[in-house]
Amino acid sequence: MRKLDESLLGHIPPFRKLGRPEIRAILDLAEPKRYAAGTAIFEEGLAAERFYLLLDGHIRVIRTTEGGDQVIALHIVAGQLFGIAAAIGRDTYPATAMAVDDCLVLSWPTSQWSNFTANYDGFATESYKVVGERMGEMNNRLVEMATQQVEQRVARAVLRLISQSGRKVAGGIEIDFPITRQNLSDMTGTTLHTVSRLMSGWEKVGLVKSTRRHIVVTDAHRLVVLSEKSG
DNA sequence: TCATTAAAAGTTT
DNA sequence: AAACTTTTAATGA
Repeated sequence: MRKLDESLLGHIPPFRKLGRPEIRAILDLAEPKRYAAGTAIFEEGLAAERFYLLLDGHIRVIRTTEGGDQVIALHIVAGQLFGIAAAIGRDTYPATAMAVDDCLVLSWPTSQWSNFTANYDGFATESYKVVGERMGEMNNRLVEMATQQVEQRVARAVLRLISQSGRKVAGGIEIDFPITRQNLSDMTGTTLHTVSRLMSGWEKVGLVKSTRRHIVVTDAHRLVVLSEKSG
């Protein structure tokens, strides 16, 4: 197996404070793996045997409700830890992680978690910060669901996506992974039809430009204004 | 306002 | 060709 390069981890927050030899040790314990688009990395309820770091690609975290509906909880972008059940004191995964596009992932046995947090400076604080941010984000989502109207919710979801994984292109900012109307409706608790109609409407007035599984925000400012207006 | 149902057309594999 | 994605319209809560 090709050796992993230390520069892969050096700039990623939980490892930023570590020296070369420490990163080398961590990499030697890691198992690198590729996942094709649409593949599950782990599933909700399964024993949390490993924790993961996304090196390349995009991951969708999906929670299944009692009714059997799948709700997209959040997206993970390159450089983020995920599947860190151990960090919140669980021994099973609280959600399913799916590869949105082709992904490159490192993983470690959960048994290493205590080793990492105890021996590597900054790993624990950075990881808990990430967990805190995620929980805050999910909580915001819940509040939005209860208080905002559909158009505002969808607008915010799109804005969140471009801020997390937007890429500047001629004429706007595009979401740099495949996203469908259905996905957006799963994120916002509405239907694909409503999302489709909203997007058509926004496209007509020049806020966005979208083709199949692809969205470009052409006027982020006006979309922000739209997302903040209250009914 | 928004969901549901249905039907049609476009895209990908 | 089959499977998937998007659009549009009609109807009702």
